[in-house]
Amino acid sequence: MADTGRTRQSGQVVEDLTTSLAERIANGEFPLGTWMRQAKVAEDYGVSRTPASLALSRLEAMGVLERVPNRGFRVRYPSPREIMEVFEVRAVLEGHAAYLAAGRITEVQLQQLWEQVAGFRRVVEMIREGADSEAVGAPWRHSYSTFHQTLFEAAGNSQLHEAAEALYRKLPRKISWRVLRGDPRSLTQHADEHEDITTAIEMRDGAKARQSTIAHIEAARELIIAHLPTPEPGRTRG
Amino acid sequence: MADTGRTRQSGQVVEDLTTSLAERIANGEFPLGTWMRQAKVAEDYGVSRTPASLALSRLEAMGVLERVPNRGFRVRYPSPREIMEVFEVRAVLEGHAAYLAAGRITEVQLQQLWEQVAGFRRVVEMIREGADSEAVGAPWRHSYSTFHQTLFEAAGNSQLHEAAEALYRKLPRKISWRVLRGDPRSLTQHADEHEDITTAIEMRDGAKARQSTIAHIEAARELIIAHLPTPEPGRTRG
DNA sequence: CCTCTCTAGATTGCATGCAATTACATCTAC
DNA sequence: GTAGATGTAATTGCATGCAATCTAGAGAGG
Repeated sequence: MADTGRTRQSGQVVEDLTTSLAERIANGEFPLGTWMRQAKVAEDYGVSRTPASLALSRLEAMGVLERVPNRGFRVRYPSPREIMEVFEVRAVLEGHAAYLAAGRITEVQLQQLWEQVAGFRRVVEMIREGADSEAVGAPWRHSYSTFHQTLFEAAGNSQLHEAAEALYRKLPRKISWRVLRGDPRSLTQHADEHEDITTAIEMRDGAKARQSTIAHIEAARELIIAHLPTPEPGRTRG
Repeated sequence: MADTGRTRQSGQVVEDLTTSLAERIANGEFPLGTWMRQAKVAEDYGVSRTPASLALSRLEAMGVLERVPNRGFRVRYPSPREIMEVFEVRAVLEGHAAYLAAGRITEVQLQQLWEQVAGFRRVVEMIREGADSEAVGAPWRHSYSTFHQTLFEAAGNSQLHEAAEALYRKLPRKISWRVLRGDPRSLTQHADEHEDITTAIEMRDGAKARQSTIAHIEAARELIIAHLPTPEPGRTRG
């Protein structure tokens, strides 16, 4: 069972399934190419196959899964080309978000950004001190998503946020961490870049904020591209 | 029946339903706020309620419909705020597409853009000559979507294209035409702006192409905002 | 005349059943 | 031993049934 625990309200099953599955896939619980069987999902969550099928279909519409007719859904295997494209669009969107944020951010939100920068620093320190990279993955991802969440809130354009979220969903988040965790130098650079962005926003320098964000995402893209795992065609059963 | 006519392949019903409904909604066939009943959709397409429900759920995931628990789906009523935000993100995305296109476009694609510019001119001419605005709405929308389709193809980033498409779906296309059709001056300006963009791309001037595109979309946004219809709360039955 | 309560009808949301399709293993022919 | 045909198990995709839920309207009470 992967239930959330709280009593489920009527008419919310599909919503819960979709959210939960999206989260689990993003966290890398299901390897790329894994077949998501209706019956398995239904059993896992204690529901029938109808809502399971609905949730899987929604995840396909969201770009998380791919559908093979009469064979079902599996976790999408983004091609190197697709990954590059996603990063390029992310750079444009987040760059604009940083630009907007520089002109609108509140003191509270700015402080929130600084806290996450500090969070990145702590993770870097822990890695340098030999902490288990798997254990600090969660706090790293937490700082990462909080930073971006705050950035987009400060930008004040929810459509911009949604467009970026749709892109995030196309790449499992764990990919980034798998690449970064073994490379303290890149980790430090990553933290530095977040500080650059935050500083530019604090200075209310929109152009610089945009430029720093684009540079940050392009650096991340290069790192990922260089460390792409070799694709392995997913098995059909299982 | 709103079937496409060709024999339906097995395992394609939901796909067809989703595409067809998205198209019909985008074309304004269902007024904003209209309730999309499962039974009605199922009957219209000669299928059971299961695939109808699936298609509606997918359309919600795509941002076309909104869901009210235990009451169903209805065509989303974008708020003025949301419309403004969509246009702002469109400006960023399409601006970047124009920038990329300037560096990569082929001769054939460039010619395609010019053809659509000519198409806009023809529509403007027909309106000036007193043509029925409803009748030339279709060719106008055709030129519009072909122009953008070609622009994004030339940009060569399918993620960029998908992100923009997702935004288009959030606003019924007929809205734009309803605003423009009664205003020959704006129509002419619209055509001029498309020509500016195409010229910049032809000159391989990426910065200018981006700037022209952003100016174009911002002009469209201002026009739409100024002509927003007064929202009328959708009825619950019907 | 207004407000609250109750009821009937409509609609969704989920469970289940079954035919169509597919993958995989086995068997046969050469 | 290999290529092709055949059978079986697994899986999807759609149809249908039914309980839970919601709306609208009638009727009672103030």
